[in-house]
Order: sequence, then C-alpha cells, then structure tokens
Amino acid sequence: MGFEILIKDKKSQARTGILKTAHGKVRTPVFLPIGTRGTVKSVRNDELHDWGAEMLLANTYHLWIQPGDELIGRTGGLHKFMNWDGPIFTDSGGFQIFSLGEKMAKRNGPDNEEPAPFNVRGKDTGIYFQSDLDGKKMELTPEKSVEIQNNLGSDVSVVLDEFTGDLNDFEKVEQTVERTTRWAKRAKERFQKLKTGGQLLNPGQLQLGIVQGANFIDLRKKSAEEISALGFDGYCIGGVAVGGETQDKMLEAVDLSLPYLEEGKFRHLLGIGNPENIVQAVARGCDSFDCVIPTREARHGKAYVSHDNGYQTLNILKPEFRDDFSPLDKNCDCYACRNHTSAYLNHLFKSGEILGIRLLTEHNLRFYLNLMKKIRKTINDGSFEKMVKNYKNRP
RNA sequence: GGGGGUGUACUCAAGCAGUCAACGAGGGCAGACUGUAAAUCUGCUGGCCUUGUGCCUACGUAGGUGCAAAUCCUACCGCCCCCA
Repeated sequence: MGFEILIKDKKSQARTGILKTAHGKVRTPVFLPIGTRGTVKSVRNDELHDWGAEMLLANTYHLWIQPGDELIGRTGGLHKFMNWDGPIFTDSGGFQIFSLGEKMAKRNGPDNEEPAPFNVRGKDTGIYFQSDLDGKKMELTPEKSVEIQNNLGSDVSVVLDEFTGDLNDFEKVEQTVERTTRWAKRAKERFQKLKTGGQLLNPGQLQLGIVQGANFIDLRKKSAEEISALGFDGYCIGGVAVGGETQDKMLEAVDLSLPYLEEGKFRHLLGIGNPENIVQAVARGCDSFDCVIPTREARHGKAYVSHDNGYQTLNILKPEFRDDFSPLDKNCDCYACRNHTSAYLNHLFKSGEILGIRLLTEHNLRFYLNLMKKIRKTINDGSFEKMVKNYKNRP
C-alpha cells in the first residue's frame, strides 16, 4: 500500500505514479468519477470499468445517512455492497459541512438555532446534522467519520475538515485551518487505534490529511506544515474553487500548499475540476482529481468534446443540434459518438428521455478518462509541457 | 326545435369592471453548475423604442354602456353538453 512516483516531467512539476491499494493499482494522474451514494449516477459498474475508471469516489456523509454505514459494513463493506472490485476513495463529509451549511443558512438565516428540516451547526467537537430523511439528530465528528469510512472499507479515506467560501475573511479562514488541524489529529489517532488494533475492515485502508487556508500564504503554509507533520499516507488540497474564484486563484492555492508537503506522497486536489483546471493542476504536481462536472453537467445536457488542441463544451439542447446528423464528437469512441447523431441526442434531451442522460454521462466520463490517459502518456514521453501550453477551453 | 355552457398569448389554463400585456403549468429561448440534498436551479418569453409610474396592438367578430372593459349589454360566428 502506498504511492510510488514513476516518471517526473522535466519541465513542470507533473509526475506519473502508481497508488497501490488493497483493491488494485491506480495509475496517476487519475480522475475519480463521483459515486456519492455508491453509484455513479445512471451508469453501471461494468461500464465504468470498461471505460477505464481507475478509482471511484463515494461519500461518507450520504452513505451514513442512507442506507447507513453499519448496514454496508455488515455486507462486508462498500466494495461488496455495490459490487465494485476496484479501488474506492471516500470523502469525509467535510464538504457537506460547507455545502449543506450554506444552503441551510440561506434558507433559515445565519443565526437560527433550530433551522428545519435540516440543522447544521458547527461546534468544535463535530457537526450536528438533522437528517432530512427522518429528522433524527446526528453528530458527525472526526472520529465518527473515520469509523464510518472504516465500515465502508474504502481504500483511501480522508479526514474530516472544515472550510469556508469567504476566501477574503482571514480570521474565518484561520479558524477553519486550526479546526482542520485539530480534527486531523483526532482522526489520525482514531485511525491508528483501529489499524494497530486490527480493527480495520479494509486492513490496507489509507488515510489522507487535508490542507486548507484559502489563498492566504501564511495560512496555506501553516496548514500544510501542520497536516504534513502528522504524517498521513497522502494529502488533499481542499477549500478550492468554492468561492467562485478564478482559475488563477485556484491554482495559486495549489502552489501555496504543495511546497510544504512531502514530495513522494500522493496528492489529491479535492473537487477539481474542468479539463483545463486538471491539466494545469497536474503541471503543478497534483496526482488525483474528483469532480461532479462530467456527470452532473451531462445530466444537464452539456457535453465536453475535443476541439483543436483543447476542448469545447456544447449544450446538446441548443436548436442548432435539432437537425445535426453528425456525431457529437468525431474523435470520441464512446457509444453515443459511434452509434448516434447529435440530432438524436438533442431529441432524447428535449423529450426528457433517460437514455440521453446515460449516453452523455458516458461521453463526458470517457472524455475525462481519456484526457487522463493522454496526460499520463505525454508525461511519459516528454511532451506534456507542449500539451499544457495548448490545452484550453476553446469556445 | 328547446335549454345550458364556452371561446384568453405557441399550447393548456386562471382572471369576470380599474392594482391586466393579463396568475399558473407546459413549450420555446438564454444562462448557471468544480470534495453531488442537482435527470437540478435561475432569468426572459406581444411589438416598438428615447428601456419608462413610455407608446402601440391584444382576451372569437362587430357594435354599445361607462371616467375606465378580457371582465357588463346587444348582435353575429365557432365549438361543447342536455332535452325533444
């Protein structure tokens, strides 16, 4: 178990590597399709496998609420429950503290003590949620997150963290950095206790720490140093692309974090991103990515297609596709591009047919997975720098 | 033949004297989406322009009442139902 760097790019920080997990090797740089509730929405596991998905991301929070991590643990873990033999990465629930908290604050006002139907209140011991399923009050602590991820038996687990979308509020960001470190210590302790006690459902489970700090030089450094000092199996860079910041700001946050992390360890950039974001972040030394863009936007009719040396996005619902009888992307080998026309896809989306969602989800995921293959290949053959230079979203 | 009902913007459908260029839904158009409460969400959807407590044209057709009508009255046209 662990990470091994294979080839370092000479002109950038990019590298290829292998992450060895209890369920197989992951070739990096890698993109993880998001399967929040133990399914990548609308597609089958065998399809994901065939398309070249190396590792999936599932979510601690959602599986805890439903159907419950203990139930999944009883079946032998998430791999068995969802019948996916490959590696699984679990997020800690930290993002839900942010995303659900913000949504609830908007709905109920910032100081509402008992907002309904879903209560999110941050305390230092953990986070208090009220389940939107049955109203039950639930507490997610750093320790609890570790235990849930243990019941899920994921290959790569992540510590519970906290961050804010108020990127310019130094004090607020500082608080989240400090809390993230305190929580990381607790998560690590619990994880080590389970591990040394032989209580890990997946004995090969890895645990990653998370760096926060928005775009403050001092805070990113502080966070990266403190988290790094705790000695995790790898690191996540978090709190990025959450405040509507530009790509430059997002990449700056990466640049501010990486120098303080051990070079030989696995680095995951949480929640990123669009294809250009990913290429740029690889050039800066990130090994792994996850993002809802290809799957969510597919459901909304947006397709990522090759274009010149970069890519472009198309809205399949646009009138211009009504009678476009050519394939969506002639350079793509997905099922839809080999067997259907844009006009047909347009029709499926216009008429709300579920197949349209499936086909575009496949298309976008394959676009992303093929991009990662291309990134690995160009790093290996020394042409990555050239690729980075030309790789852009071309409207 | 007798009685009753109905006609509203692309469609369905509210409104039944002024706050109506007209609720709502669908459709159409545009936009958003970055560790997924997202097959979701947000705008716009009669025309014109000097973009405004602006001007035209519009609620089957033609008249009328009234300061004011999609809303009331009359006639006509179309559609629907019931009784013979």
